[in-house]
Amino acid sequence: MSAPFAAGDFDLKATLHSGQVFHWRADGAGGYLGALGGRAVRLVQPESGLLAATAGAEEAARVYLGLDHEISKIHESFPRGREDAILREAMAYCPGLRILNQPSWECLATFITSSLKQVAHISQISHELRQRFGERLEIDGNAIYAYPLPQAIADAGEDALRACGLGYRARGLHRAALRLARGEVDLDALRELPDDELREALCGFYGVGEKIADCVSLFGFGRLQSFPVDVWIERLLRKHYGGQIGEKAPLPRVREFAQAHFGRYGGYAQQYLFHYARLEGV
DNA sequence: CTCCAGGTGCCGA
DNA sequence: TCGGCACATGGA
Repeated sequence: MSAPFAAGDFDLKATLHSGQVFHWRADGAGGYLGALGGRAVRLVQPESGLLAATAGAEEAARVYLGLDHEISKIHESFPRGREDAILREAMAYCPGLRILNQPSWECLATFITSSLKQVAHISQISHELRQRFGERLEIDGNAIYAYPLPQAIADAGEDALRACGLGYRARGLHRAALRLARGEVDLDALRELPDDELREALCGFYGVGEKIADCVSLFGFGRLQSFPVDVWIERLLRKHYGGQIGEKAPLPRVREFAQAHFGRYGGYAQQYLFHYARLEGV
């Protein structure tokens, strides 16, 4: 392991369990095992404000975990109205929650498999796919599986994917893998696009709509203004911002409100609210 | 058994 | 543009 380095305003456990990523495993010694940039990595938070990683993976871990994000600046950008009391509660509930910088393919693929699924089951599917089709890595005698490359998912075929518990999502995952494996789309090239064009490109994948596109641009493309509206967030917004949104406003209107209201770092606001709503049922 | 899950695609009005 | 409905699967 590396020497512990500074990681202020950061909670490893909360971040890895926040529904952004689904494969990190507690190792029983206070650490987490997972795959990062094609290698097995262990992460551990020896005490508040510090983080240690497998030697040589410190920089990759720092980037992946969003430790570069300027939290105080992000918090200052949030709206401070009377109706935003819910946001302040949510912020206090999960200090140290970070938005991850995930590999784009892994993020896109995982969220294609997430539609209408509970977090626990998304995790189950992720592990199944990794173990069946991903590269086997090893750390401290533990097997860790990297997320399968597009070619591996493409070669597996839709039926084999379905057998991993994917249900109707198998088609979307397989089609996305085919497009990437054939070079029809280059996710790295999408990084250069402005937000609205990136969103449009992501929605071009079968099985990717507004919500998943927002998750992928937030967790996989570093677009921190992206504000995914899922069932939890929609309920919360209608309850606490109903006056501004309007009683019978359709979902697209709720999205527009949230995007405009929470601003430049809306993704962080969304993540605090999501975490709070999901764990506390607000 | 029934209900719901970090939704999307497709249909008809 | 919108409202409704089917879609696979598994946990509560």
